[in-house]
Amino acid sequence: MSATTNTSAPLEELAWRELLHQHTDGLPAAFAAGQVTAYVGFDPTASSLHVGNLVPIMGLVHLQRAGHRPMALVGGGTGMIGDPSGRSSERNLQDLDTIRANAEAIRRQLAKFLDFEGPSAARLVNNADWLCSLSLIEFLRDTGKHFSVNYMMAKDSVKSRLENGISYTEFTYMLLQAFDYLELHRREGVTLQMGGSDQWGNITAGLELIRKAQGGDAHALTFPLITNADGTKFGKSTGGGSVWLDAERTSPYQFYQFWMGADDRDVSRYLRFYTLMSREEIEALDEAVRSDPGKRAAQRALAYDVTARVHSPDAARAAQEVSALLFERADPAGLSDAALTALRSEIRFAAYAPVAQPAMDEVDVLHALQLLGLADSRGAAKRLLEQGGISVNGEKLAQPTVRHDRLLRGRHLLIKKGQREFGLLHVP
RNA sequence: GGUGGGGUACUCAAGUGGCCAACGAGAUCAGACUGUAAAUCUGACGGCGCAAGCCUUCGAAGGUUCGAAUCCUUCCCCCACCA
Repeated sequence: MSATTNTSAPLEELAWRELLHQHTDGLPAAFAAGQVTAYVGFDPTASSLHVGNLVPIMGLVHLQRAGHRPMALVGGGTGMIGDPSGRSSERNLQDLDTIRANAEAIRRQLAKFLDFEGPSAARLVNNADWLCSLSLIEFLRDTGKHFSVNYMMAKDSVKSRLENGISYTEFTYMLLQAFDYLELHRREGVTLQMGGSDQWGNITAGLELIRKAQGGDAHALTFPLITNADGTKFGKSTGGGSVWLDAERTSPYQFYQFWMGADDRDVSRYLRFYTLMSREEIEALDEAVRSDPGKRAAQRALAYDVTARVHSPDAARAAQEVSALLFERADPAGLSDAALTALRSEIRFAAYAPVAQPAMDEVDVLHALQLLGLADSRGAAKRLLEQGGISVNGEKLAQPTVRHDRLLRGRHLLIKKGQREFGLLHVP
């Protein structure tokens, strides 16, 4: 991750990666003129970022690699208001302690992507530092005065909500974001704000404020909205939940698997968006997808690269090994104790605790499926079994019990639900 | 505060006294086909149960009735318009 001195590079880099949605006209000149300090805001609505936040994060990374200064703003203050952009309904407000804790957790995650040393050292700021002490009168005089209601109503984020209603609080959100930009412009010399394409309206409100309040010149850049080829929303795991960057919420193995499952039609784009691989490397993988898609070379490279960056190279290698054990090994009977221990921390794991033992030397698999969280109820587990969706130790299961003599190493069962969900059961 | 419209399972959305665990669609899950892909086809999709069946659900609480998601009363919430 060495910083170069080519200050005009980021736009070209973002362009070939198809990460450029729109930007203000003067931006190329600003990059060419010298080091630019740019920021992206992150909402502390959860205690972890998720893969949907990766594009703006990578935007900061590319900027830094080109010798500019990245800054991440955690919305500890604005998070208490709620951004109406891209939402059809009013947000629920979260309490202060939660937001504070979330902001801190997000800070730690961002720290993994950016370099905090050197001439283009990254910085992290929290807008709670200036918004929470801002007085209403001061805000209305110095900021509100610069915006007409007409201007605000014309913004998409507001316009789309007029039908169903928008609170005064959320209506004001864009002014707070504009205020942030002005504040950072003054304090830190920030001249670029980046964000998702739905942020364009809020960002340009900031440009407006900087120009009117200060006569300053600043820029905007937005990233495209990431879509999946099949029309579903990017960033949902097969279970439907978000894919988080926090290892506690989404294990490195699950994270790795999320990328392994990328659609052929998406994987080339994702390599561009989410890895730092060179154009040549990526084009070679594109070719691999065309000539031998079954090998999944691009998915493997994508999964390893992103997992290594978000978690660690060690975690990525472990995920790789576990994936090989689970998906490429014909006979789980030969798994060593060490392999079983490795599996235990990567896939669903539960200790078998029978409610009503069917027989002394048998395991009630329906109950085990519930213990492992692979089925919500006994009825659901039964349906899975009836439909042939359950395998134990690599063999399709036909009856709801398994004899003890089939336990791996005398004490484990490797249970598979469907094509790719695994659980390890420990039988005491 | 007034008037009108609305709150049905994960989401959208039918249903206006029994045929309703509740049409349909999407999402989700599984099977076949495959490549841990896509598309397609098939099945499942409140809980318990081998089953018959039982239990819990239609904003909340009461009531009418042999019987309610459907009728009545009160309350809560959302939306629109008016004040």
